[in-house]
Amino acid sequence: MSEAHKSLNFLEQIVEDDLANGYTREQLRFRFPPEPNGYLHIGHCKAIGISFGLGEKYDAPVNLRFDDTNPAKEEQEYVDAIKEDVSWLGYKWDKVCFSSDYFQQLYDWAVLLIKYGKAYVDSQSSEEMAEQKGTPTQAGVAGPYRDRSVAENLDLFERMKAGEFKEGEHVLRAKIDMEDPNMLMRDPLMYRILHKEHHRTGDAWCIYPMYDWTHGESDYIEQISHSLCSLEFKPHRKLYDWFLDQVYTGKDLRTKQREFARLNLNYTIMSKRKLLRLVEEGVVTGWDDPRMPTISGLRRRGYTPVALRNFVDKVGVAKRENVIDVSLLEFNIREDLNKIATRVMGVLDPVKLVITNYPEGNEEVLEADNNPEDPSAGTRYVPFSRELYIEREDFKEDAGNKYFRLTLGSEVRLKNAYIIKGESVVKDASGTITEIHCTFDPESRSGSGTEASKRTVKGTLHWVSIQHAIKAEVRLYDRLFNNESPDGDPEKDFISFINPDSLKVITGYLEPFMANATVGDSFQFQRLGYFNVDLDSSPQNLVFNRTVGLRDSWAKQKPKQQPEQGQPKPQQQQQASALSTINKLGKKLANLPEEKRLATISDIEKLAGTLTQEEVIGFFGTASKKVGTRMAGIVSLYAFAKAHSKEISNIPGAEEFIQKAKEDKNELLQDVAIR
RNA sequence: UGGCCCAUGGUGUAACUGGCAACACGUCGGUUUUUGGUACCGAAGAGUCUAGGUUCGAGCCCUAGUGGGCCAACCA
Repeated sequence: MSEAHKSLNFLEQIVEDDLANGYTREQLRFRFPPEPNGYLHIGHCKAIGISFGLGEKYDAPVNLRFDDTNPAKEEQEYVDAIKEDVSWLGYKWDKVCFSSDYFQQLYDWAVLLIKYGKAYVDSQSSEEMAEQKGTPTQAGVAGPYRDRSVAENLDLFERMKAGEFKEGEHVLRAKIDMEDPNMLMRDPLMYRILHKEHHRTGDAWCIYPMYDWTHGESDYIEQISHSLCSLEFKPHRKLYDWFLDQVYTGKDLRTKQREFARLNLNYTIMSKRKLLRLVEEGVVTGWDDPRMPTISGLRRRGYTPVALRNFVDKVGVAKRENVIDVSLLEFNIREDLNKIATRVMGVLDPVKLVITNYPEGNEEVLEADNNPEDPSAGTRYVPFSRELYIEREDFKEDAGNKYFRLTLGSEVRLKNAYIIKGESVVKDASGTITEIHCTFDPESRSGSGTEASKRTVKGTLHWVSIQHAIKAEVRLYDRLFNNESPDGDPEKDFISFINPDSLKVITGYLEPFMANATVGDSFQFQRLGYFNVDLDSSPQNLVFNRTVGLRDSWAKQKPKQQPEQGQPKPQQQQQASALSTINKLGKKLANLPEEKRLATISDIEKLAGTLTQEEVIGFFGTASKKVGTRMAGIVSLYAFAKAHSKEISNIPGAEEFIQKAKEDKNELLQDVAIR
């Protein structure tokens, strides 16, 4: 027996194929090549997961390479942030590299290209060059400097490097083909003059290499076996290979670029430029604002590396455009936090609850599980007293029997404490409830082992003792954008889709245990969601972020109770089922083994009696290659005619449908058609 | 007047390389539960973009079409 085949994504498949065709394991090497011009986001998480994941899978080194060829945009701050993010995710790079470390080598190679007649100095304006470049549908033409002599090119390039010219005066271009259908091959720029300070090389250079010239050659220098990037670089591959041809010695590893689809998430944006705008315009507080899809934002929000890695893993790798539903991200963080987060009680929208038969001034300490998913997490103590806060939403004066919470006259359990019964309410002048009065069953204390403690009641509420509660600032986050695809509308600026309620700051009341919470700690506020301690928090002023709410099937149910119109759904379903069953059966008909096929045909015959004539006629348009469906159609047609005592000739199109089947090459189809 | 890439349930990825379309999220039921959480069980939902072709047999191979994406920065 062959063992179950573990399916590989197409990149793993490429690596496997290469391994089978002569690459050694030792040759495998990958790289993650961010430009240090912004913070990493969840999309980069996928790219990181792919390259570093391959590294882990094949035990191959992965370089973290900063693609820093544009001194105007790049900064050390970003380098530091990127390093922190990658290592926080739990990945270990082999070497930290910088493209700028290769400037000299790149320059030497460029000189070589000039000598070979493969590169030249152009001295036109960018507008002129763009003009000559043509358009995607129109070939370009040569510019006037294309055939400068090698000597002149060498001299000019040397002087460009020496700083003799102003920015924009000259550029170095590869000499390839101005008529290539791929625009990138129409004599792409290799160098431009930039009199700018570079974050690493300072003022050592005033000419800087362009991406295409830099990236592939950096891969080559580092001997990267597989240079993986996103789909928009597909057209660059031809140029990547061309440049590589010019410097490849034939003695070492030839690198290759392969492309995958980048990650998109709904209700957010992934463009660094636009994220920068959110930061600069103060829409958010910074790159690490917990509403940002950046890794640092997600971290601050309370996401864990495990959750992010699982997410990327579930998303998969392919070449088609995709939009991932945020619910998948949320699933992954809940899954992880459910296992590890300590459960605590906190009330975010308090209403006072007075237990009228609980002795005044009395208090006791109750034991509570830290995590029911993990017995080793232990227990802690929670103080209980006569006056508590409960969630305003957890009480209704009267409600239907689908409401499991506190009402007047009903019983609920206070988590880890007693069973109480709603007795009366106190309201202010406007009718708002200010106090709820209840009585408790003294025998019912959790874990006491009494009969009363084992009673089951419909609902359990979380609570906090007013006199012991500590206050905390709680930041409730919602999605940053109201629109599923904020940058998908060419007419509207993405900023206009900002959700005005993406942040709500409230005061919450927490059990005293929380006084010791330190920055970064994650908790589950029971029945509410997962919360972590924000960077802004201090022992004097605790600040929590809501990472994500708990799944809430009650919240989903509520809106349904209102409108409720009579829906003819069951009827529809029944109608559809005979036809859809036949369709389903028919689809595989031609591929089934003899015995099973005959049995299926007789099943179809039984079902077909209940079809309408319209449904039967619907089969006549079936595509000719769908033999199974055509067979099912023929069988249904005969069975239908028989059941309704109809002549085939009286059903429009039927004879032709049968005739075509009889003439078909497929014998199975002929068989069912001939009667 | 172009070139390249892509097309499988609502979403995303599979289908051991041509053999009865699977997994996850989501949705809807149910069981358990001192969290309306978790866990567990179950269901609905895809004729694999269209039309041809090759084949005993096509989601997979071929052709044409349709739809979507990318390509004209001295950005990466």
